[in-house]
Amino acid sequence: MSNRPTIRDVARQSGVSHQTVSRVINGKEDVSPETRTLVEAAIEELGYRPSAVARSMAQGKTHTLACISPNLTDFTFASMIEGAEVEARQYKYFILSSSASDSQTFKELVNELVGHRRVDGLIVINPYADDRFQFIPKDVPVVFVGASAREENICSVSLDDEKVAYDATRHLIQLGHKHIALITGPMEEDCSRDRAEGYRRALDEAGFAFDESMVVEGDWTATSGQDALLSFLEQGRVLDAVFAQNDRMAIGVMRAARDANIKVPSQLAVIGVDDMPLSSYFDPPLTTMRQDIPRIGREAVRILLEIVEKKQSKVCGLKLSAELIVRQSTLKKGGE
Amino acid sequence: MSNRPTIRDVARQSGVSHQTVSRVINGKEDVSPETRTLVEAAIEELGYRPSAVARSMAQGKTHTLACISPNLTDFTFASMIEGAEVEARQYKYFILSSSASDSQTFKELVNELVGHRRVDGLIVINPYADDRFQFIPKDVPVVFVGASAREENICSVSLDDEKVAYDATRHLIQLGHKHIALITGPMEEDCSRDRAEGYRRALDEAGFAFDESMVVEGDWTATSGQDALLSFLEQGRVLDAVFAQNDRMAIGVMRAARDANIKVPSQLAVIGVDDMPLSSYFDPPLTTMRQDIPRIGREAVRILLEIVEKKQSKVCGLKLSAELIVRQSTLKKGGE
DNA sequence: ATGAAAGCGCTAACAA
DNA sequence: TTGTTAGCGCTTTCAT
Repeated sequence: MSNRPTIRDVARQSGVSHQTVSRVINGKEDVSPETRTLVEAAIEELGYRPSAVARSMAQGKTHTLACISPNLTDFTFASMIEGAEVEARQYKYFILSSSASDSQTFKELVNELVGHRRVDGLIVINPYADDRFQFIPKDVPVVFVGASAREENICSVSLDDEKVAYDATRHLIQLGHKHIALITGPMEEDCSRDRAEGYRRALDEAGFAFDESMVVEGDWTATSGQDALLSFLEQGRVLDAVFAQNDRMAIGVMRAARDANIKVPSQLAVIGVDDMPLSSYFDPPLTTMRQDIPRIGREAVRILLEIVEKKQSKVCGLKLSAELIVRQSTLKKGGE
Repeated sequence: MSNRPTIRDVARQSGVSHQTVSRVINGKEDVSPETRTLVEAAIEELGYRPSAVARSMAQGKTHTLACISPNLTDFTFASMIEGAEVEARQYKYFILSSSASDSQTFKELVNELVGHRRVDGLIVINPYADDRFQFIPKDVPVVFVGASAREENICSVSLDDEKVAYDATRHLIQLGHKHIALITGPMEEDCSRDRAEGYRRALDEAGFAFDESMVVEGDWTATSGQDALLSFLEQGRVLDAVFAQNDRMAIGVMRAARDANIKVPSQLAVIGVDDMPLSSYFDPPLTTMRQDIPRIGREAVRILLEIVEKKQSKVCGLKLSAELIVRQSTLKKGGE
C-alpha cells in the first residue's frame, strides 16, 4: 500500500481540522492568512498531493472528457484531439481519447465510459461515420465534431462544408475549367453530402449543368481517389479538373494521372480539402482548402464544458470556414 | 444530482446485502446460483452500473494508464497510441493520452497525472526528445517507447534502430552505391544515434570510409530533409544515394532533387524509415524500412500492465525489427 | 454462502 | 474563521 499522506495527515501536522486543509487546497477565501501559511507549510513538508479519485468521489465529477473518433492516425482527427487537449488542460480537464473503428466498438466504449461514469462529457468525432450516433445516451453532455447534429438538441462544431466545396469549385471555374469532376467521401457522411451541395451550387451559379456521371463516391483514401480517376478515364469522360473532397483522394488522383501520362495541372487541375502535412511535397504541390483543424477541437471542448459546468445547453452549431491555398496542382486554363 | 441506482438499491431490490451484490458484479465464486440470478435480475431491472470512481476509490487503482508523447499528429506516435489503446482495452484499462511539446509541459502533465494518482502507470513516447526524462517520478510504473532506457531499471520498447539503419544502408550498397549520404534526426535522440551507428557499420563492412561531411543532422521534418540535400549540393559533395532516417526527410530530399533536376532514382537513390501512409504515393514511390508501429504500443501496454498488476519488474528492453519495402526511389546502379 | 462493519480520501452542510 | 458530522459508492476484512 502506498503511504501517501492524506488530508488528515496534513491536518494533524498543522494542528487544524482536515476541513480547513480542504479549504486551503481549494483556494477558498475564508481561511486566515496565518492558518493558510501553516497548512501550506505542512503540505510542502509532507509532500501532500490531493487524490483526484477521492475528489471525483466526493463531488461526483471526474474532470475528464471522452473524445471518440473513428481512429487516431488520421491527421484530421489527431489534430482535432490535440486541439481539444490543449483547451481542456486550460480548464484543468483531461481528455480520454479513444478510437472506435465500428459502431459496435463505439457502443461498448460509450457504455464503459459513460455508463460507469468515467467521464463528465463526450466529444464524438464523425458521429455519422456509421450508425454509431444511435448509441449515444441522452443523459450525458455531448458535442458532435465534423458534422452538424441531425437532432435538434445537440451542439456541434464543424467545417462549413457547403461553403468550402463551393469555394473550391469556384476556384476551378474561375481558372477556366468547364468539365469538373467530383470525388466525394462516403455519402452516408453528412460532410460528403454538404460538400457535394457546394459543388453543385458553384456549377449552377456558373451556368454549368450538373452531370451525375462526373461524380464518383470514394472513401477518403488515396486509393479510392486513384480508382475514381481511372474509372472516369475508362468511361471516356471528358474532364479538365477534379475536385476531391479531401487531400488524400486528391493525391490518389494525381498518382493515377501520372500513371496515365496526364499532366497536372496543364491537362488536369486537382484541388483537395484539408491541407494535410506534406501536401506541398507532392508532385505537383497540391492546391487545397486549409481548415484550422485544432480549433475545431478547441471549440468543441469550450462548448462541452459550458454544458457540463453550467448546465447551459443553448444549442449551437458552430461552422468554421476554410482558406484557399493555391499551389501548383491548379493553373489558369491554357496557361503554362 | 443524478439518481443513478447504487449497489445498495440493488441489494434492497433483491433482498440481499450490498456485499453480495458486490460479489456478483465482480464475478466472485462464492455466491449461490439462485442469489446470483436474483441479483442479476435486480441489476437489470434498475439499470444499475457500478461507478468506476467509487471502485477506484475503494481499491486504490484507477485502471487508467497515461501515454505521453511529444504530439498526437505525428503518424508514428498516433499509431503507437492506437496500438496501446487496443491492447489496454483488452485488459479493461483505459489510456489517457496527452501530448507534451516541451519538457516543461511534460513536467506539469506528469505532476497532474501521477501526482494526483489519476493513473496507475505511465508510457512515455520519445523520452529523450528533450530533458523530459528527468521529470519522471521514481515511484510509478513506467515504460519507455521509442528509445531504450538509459537507466538500468526502466523497461522499454523500441525499434532495433541500429539494425534498421544497417539494413537500409546495406540495401543501398548492394545496389552499387558508393557515395551514400546520411540525414539524421536530432542527435540528442538515442534513436538518431543508433541509426547513425548502423549506417557506419554497414559502411565499414563494405570497406567504405566514413566521411563526416556526408552526414547532416535534420529534425525529422520534410523541410529539414530538403535543406540537407541542398547543403550537400551547395558544398559540391559527390553523392549517389541518401539514407534519411525517416520518411518525411526522405520526401524532402526527393523534393529538393526534383527542384534541382536530379532524377530519383537514376541519379540519386533515396531510402527512408517508417513506411508512413502515402509513402507509395510520392513521385517516385519511396523505398523504406517498414516498422510495425501499433505493435510497439501494444507491447508497451503489455509490459506496463505486468509491472502494474504483478509488481513484476523484471527489466526488459524489447527491440522490434523492420522490413525493407523496395519501391521506386532506389534502383540498381546503372540500371534503368 | 452471506452479512456487518469499517474505511478509501475527499467535500458539503451545518454548527460554533 | 474554523470544526464537526455525514456521506460519495464501492471493496475489504472478519464474522457467522
